[in-house]
Amino acid sequence: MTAALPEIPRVLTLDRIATPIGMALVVTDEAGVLRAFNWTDYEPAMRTWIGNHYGKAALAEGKGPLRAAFDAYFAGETRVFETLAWHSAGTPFQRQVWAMLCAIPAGQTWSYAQLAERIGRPTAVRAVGRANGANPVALVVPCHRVIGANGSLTGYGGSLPRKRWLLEHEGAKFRRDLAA
Amino acid sequence: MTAALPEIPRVLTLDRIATPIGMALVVTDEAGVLRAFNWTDYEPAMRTWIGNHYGKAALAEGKGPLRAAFDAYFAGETRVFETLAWHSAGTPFQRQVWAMLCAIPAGQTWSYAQLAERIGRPTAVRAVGRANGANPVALVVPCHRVIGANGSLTGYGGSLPRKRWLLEHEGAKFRRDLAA
DNA sequence: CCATCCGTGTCCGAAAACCGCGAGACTTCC
DNA sequence: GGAAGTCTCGCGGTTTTCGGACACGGATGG
Repeated sequence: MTAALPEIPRVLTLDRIATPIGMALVVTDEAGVLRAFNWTDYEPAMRTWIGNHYGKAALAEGKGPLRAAFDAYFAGETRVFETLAWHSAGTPFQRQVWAMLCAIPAGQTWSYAQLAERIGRPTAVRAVGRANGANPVALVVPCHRVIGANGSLTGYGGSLPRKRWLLEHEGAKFRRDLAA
Repeated sequence: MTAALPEIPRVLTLDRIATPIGMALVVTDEAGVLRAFNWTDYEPAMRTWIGNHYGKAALAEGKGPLRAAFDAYFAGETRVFETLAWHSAGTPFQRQVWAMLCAIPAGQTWSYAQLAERIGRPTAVRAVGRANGANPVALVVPCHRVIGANGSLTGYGGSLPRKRWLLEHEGAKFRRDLAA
């Protein structure tokens, strides 16, 4: 008599927050839980992604509940995201990677190999990179804290200059001569 | 801080009900909603299917809440399933087909082409047959009421003799000379 | 009337391509 | 020598692509 659909939020709020490295896009659900984060440069891609994952959920522009947290982060309180609620669907492997990312403290960096080691898949180094890039709640789940084994920044979905800025902001060490 | 999994039932109940055409397997969830139906001949396949769709949900044998309904059906009340709650995931196309199947009254039959027409895809005749065969709650969603355009029974996942018996039991007309 | 042939739409499984890497072998410059 | 750059190859999860299979039907041609 019925046929179920995966439970999806009915309404999502899209907030635009100015930061030193560009306008941020912050998407939250009715409960105020973070569902997506990105930069305006990639707004079309993010909208596509939301469409794929949350279907016809209305994406309403407006002030969201997470402004204070993001403002605080950029003002120097680099640990505010540790207690922020976020939510995202993904494959078991991706979820493992994302969960482990949260174990990297602000101001530190891990290599992709270290991360792979920590989740018990020492050889799945490249797969970790891929999962890292698929992180829908960047910044809050700190994928920018993973860099190459030789200290270079390697890659970042939000552009390398931003990755560099974030790591400097958090006081992390890396090879600046290799940073893009 | 969290990452969601699709909501799946924790416990499923498997009941075995004797019928004039063999032992039936009836699987219900905690709410008593029908999740799967099949015949013991195909028990291994059904178990595999349940594993794929509901993961590690424990499948406990025992009396289920739908015994009365099935007994009534086989006793001649061929319309009891019209008000029975069922539930199944599937592609949008499959869900369309299954929903439309429920529009066929007991005692009547449609051709695959008629069904395709009714869902607005007049040329998707063969695809309808495929979706029909993928119906996880056979009998209750009456896939057996769809027969060939020339009146022959064509096919049925639960074996053609059963399809024939069911249609006769419901008083439907079809070409007996072509029935397997 | 019956046998054959083909057009058709969807789904599934296999295979290949794709990468936000790293280790090792070589070259280059001091 | 050796530190650092370049190249090559293996790595593994995910995504994409592709080829067949099939619960049909209509058009043919005997």
